[in-house]
Amino acid sequence: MEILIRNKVIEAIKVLYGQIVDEKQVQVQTTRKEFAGDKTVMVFPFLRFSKKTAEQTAEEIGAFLVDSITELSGYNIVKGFLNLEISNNYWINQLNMAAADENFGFKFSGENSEMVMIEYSSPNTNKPLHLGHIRNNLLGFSISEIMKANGNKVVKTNIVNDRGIHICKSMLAWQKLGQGETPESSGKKGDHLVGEYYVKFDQLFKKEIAALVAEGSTEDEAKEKAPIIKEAREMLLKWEANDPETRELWETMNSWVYAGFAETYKTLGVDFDKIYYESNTYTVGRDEVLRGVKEGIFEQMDDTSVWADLSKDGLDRKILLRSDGTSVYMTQDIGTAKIRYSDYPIDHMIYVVGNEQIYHFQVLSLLLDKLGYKWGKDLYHFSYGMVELPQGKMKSREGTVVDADDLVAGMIDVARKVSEELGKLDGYSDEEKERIYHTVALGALKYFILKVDPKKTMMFNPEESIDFNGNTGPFIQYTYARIQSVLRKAADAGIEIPLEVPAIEINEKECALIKILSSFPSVVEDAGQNHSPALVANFVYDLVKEFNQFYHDISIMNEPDEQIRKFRLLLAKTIGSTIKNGFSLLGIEVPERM
RNA sequence: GGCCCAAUAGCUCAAUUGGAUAGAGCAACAGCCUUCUAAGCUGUAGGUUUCUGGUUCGAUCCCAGAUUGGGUCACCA
Repeated sequence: MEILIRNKVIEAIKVLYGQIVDEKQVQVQTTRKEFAGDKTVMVFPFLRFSKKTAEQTAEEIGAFLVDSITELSGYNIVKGFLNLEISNNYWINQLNMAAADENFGFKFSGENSEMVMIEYSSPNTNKPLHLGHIRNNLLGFSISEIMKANGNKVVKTNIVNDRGIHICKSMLAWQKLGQGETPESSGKKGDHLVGEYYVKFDQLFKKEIAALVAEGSTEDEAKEKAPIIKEAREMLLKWEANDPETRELWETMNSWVYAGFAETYKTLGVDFDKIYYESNTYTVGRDEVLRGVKEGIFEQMDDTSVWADLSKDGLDRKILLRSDGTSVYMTQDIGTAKIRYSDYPIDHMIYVVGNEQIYHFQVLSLLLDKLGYKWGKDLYHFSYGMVELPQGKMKSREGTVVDADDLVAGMIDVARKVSEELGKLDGYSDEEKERIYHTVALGALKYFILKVDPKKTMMFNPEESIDFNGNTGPFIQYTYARIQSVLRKAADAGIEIPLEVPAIEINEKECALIKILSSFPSVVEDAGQNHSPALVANFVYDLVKEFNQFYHDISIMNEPDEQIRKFRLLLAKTIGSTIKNGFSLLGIEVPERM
């Protein structure tokens, strides 16, 4: 409709004022609520062609448009804004179209669709997932769904950082202090168990530093000299040299972590099509770096460490291989990228990684480009903002890190408590009830995080996140459940909801609902272009807010006029499925009752 | 210090990418359950969009500078 209006405005300018304007100069937007009309055309840019006042110009263009577009029923002009009124029939027709399409708003991929690979999650295997990872996982999953709904082939991928000095720290502490403790023997979740030893390493390390400083070393010297950090470095060397004992311990402890992660991923409802492990990709990266040295792209120092000099590109020098020959984060990212592009015909590569790594990805992109990969410059770093707590940043040292598993478990407890107080699930089995508590708790958490613009730093207030009233996931789920309740009532009464409805007179609220509903496809598109689940969240909220007013003011089942009753049922049903589809893009489920 | 990012109601967030009187939720106060689920709905109050300039018909949005906060500049990831 907007495109049609835009084209007709161009025509109007040509006929009326003999000027050619291009599409970009014609602004058509949804009319603000407080004014009559549906679409508003900005006439201000055309005043220099018409050489008349805004009112006169709007008048002339308005008359032209109503004449040439049958769906327009009239227009009005307020302070030079041309508001076009669209006929009732058009909106009924929009509803019928939305109702007829089970996947309204979604496009599907075909043979020629572009392939988007999305990397997200990418945990280190030395500690459990925390709140920051949750934002990452939820964004990554949601963006994947949004890209799918925009007709792309999507491959969700995870690069597990399963090797490196951090893992060795956990391993070393476990060797020294573990006394053979396992998840089975202790009853602890594997990732939490390994995380505990990572903390223990840090405690030992600090103690040694303090002792060395007391003996007269500087802090920096102490950090280099501490026996335990030397041991950790030796362990990394042994690991890279394939020492059997080291490898065995490494595999054992990683397997504990994977079992723990699998559980957390399942709870969060995220998954992957392809998982890469750094332990398999870092050698490819190392070979690439060495090739770079041979080809003169990188330089090797006397101590054998390898560096990239990016000062000509406005960046700094970056280390690629340590002097002891071991790899760094950048090394493996080069290898991983190369392997991915040979595994898949990737058109777009998206890295869902926090904004503290903006610089890292600038460098990565440049290095791959220098290594001769034409796609190097095309990598897209989807950089999202940090999650902060009311006390400030999360700091593991100060114990302010919010653990992912604890957080979810706590929210399920609250959901259970609230639901039991309301007592609306009587008659459900305990199993069904638990399912709903889980759905609601995760709905609250996911919506709370995803409704915020991903680029922005967000505040996570635990108290607000478990609020189920207002602009929250459970509020939207509740509205969905209400709609399903009405539909059940209609089914019980033997009322059949028609597949489409005839053009009848509808009231303002109903029309407002259809207007919001019909914008869903363009919202999905925008969300894809901007990589923003928040746009979908905001849309669903607007729709639901409007529906609840309608639901409150106007009865559906008690409407005496059968045609109107059926229209309202179809409207409610379509809104219900749009809520469900919209929420599916956020990875949030909806309950039939709650 | 160099570079990057942010700043909107007491708090958490929006604002159709430059449009009309800047909107929601929470918190506060006042109402609405013999009526399709009150996890809901209605109303009141709350703003110099951090500040100063600039660009133009028009700026929360673009530009410059300042202030404040955050990130990053590792043989960490």
